[in-house]
Amino acid sequence: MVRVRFAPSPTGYLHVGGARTALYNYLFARKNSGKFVLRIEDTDEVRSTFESVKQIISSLTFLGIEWDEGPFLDKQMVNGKWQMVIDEKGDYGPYFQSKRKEMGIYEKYALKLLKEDKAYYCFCSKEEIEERKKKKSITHYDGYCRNLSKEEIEKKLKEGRKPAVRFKVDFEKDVSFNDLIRGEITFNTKFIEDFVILKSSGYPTYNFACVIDDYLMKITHVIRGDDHISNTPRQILLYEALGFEKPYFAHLPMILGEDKKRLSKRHGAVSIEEFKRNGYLPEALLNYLALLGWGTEDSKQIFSLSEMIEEFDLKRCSKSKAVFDYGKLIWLNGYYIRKKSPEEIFKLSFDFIKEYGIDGEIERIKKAIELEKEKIKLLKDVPYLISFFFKDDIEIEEDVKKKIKNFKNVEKNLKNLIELFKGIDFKRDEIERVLREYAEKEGIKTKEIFHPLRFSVSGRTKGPSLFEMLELLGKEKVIKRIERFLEWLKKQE
RNA sequence: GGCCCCAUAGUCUAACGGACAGGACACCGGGCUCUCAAUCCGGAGAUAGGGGUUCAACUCCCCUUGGGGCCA
Repeated sequence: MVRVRFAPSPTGYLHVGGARTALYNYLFARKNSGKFVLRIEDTDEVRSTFESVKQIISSLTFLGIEWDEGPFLDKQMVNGKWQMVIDEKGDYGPYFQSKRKEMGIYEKYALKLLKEDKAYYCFCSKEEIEERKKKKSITHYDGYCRNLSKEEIEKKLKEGRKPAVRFKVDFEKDVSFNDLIRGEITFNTKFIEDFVILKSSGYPTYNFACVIDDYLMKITHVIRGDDHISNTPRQILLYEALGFEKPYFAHLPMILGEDKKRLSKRHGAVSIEEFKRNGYLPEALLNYLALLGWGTEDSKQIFSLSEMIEEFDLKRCSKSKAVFDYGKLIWLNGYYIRKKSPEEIFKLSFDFIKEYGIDGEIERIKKAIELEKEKIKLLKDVPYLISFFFKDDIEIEEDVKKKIKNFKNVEKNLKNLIELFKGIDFKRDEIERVLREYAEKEGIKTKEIFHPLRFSVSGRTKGPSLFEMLELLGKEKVIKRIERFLEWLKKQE
């Protein structure tokens, strides 16, 4: 049974890099009918927050990445009030390292290594270690406490000194593993110091907690960012010392910003929460993330979640790091928006519309969305695009002020059109018919009236198809807007 | 600094050691058209450099360069 996990540190929001790691783990689990575990690595006593746990969970949920075991956010009645609480599910919990630490899980294994002489107490302070490193000009811990006698250890413990526990690293031994994405990777232990597994505070270090939890949670494949490659030999040493069976490892390349540096806030949006706030669709995000570092032989671009599951293969993951391309993500987002019905887009963009202050009949809003649909890239664009339908004092945009000068007899034509409009059934086809007829009668190109009309009713040079737009606005509004436009025109002279 | 990883167009990527090095975003040109968009057609653009191995190298090996990561 394949078991994989996503193990974020709750020290902030869910980053796109983390989201991709979670996605690939999820895809791998589903593809292989395995289980996907969410584990919270909150052993950083100061930086971990509960807020962040909630944030990570809700971001994963937003994306539609589902896990089988771990913490879940549930609504519960607490003291007569509904509250969001964390509820854990699964047979290998708890799924918070802080809780596991309280249970003494890590301590137990540290003690085991201590007893077997595979680890030792270290009483050195940071300062002492630094000083010796400088003096001896070495880069690693010098093993000062490696050979303390029992008496010395007893004495220091009695003095109340809190030791860290260090792992004894065999000198000059090759440690290698077969990375599922990169192939064989070898390290020599002469470049690895006797690293700390249990801090003097009693908290486990990353490598130690990770190994113990992955083992106890029966994780079969460790799929994570390649920033952990250098941690892997240390972990392997631990697996071997503890007599644990090793999992397979697969290291995904990092995601970079345009400057080829690790993607960070400087480059733009990086948290899933932020993408959501800017009106990105989960399916676009997922599709983009899937393509960033993985691809099929036919270079297919559009994937639904189930297609990704179907076609995903670790072997086809890229080894090289990838630059995050916001442009391509936006294209995908527009693509998925175009696939949606006006009804769906309305629902999805409802908060943006409300926030913008658009007030109108729901049916008219949906119609307006339909007319502007293929221009929407982000959901947050929706309100601006449809806004002119719903306010009376529309703004005349700069482009209009410039372009209106290119047209002749604007005033005359618009006045005539008002009269024409008064007498017709204000429907799309009818509008088009009279406009074309008018142009022909006047011996002018249709553009001569189409553009000024568009300018006057929308205040914009860009917009939906003219006749549909006029119909949706309605005869009364159209006439009123043309009149106001004419007044504005007069003032320009 | 030490160790490790990586290297195909601006970007993401495809190519059992054997095609004109393929696709996508972006870009440029054109068609459609009432604008914008969407869409369709076309275009430019890449194997980092140098050595090998081989009849044959994007593909395998070595070096250089560049980028990134980890450890402090």
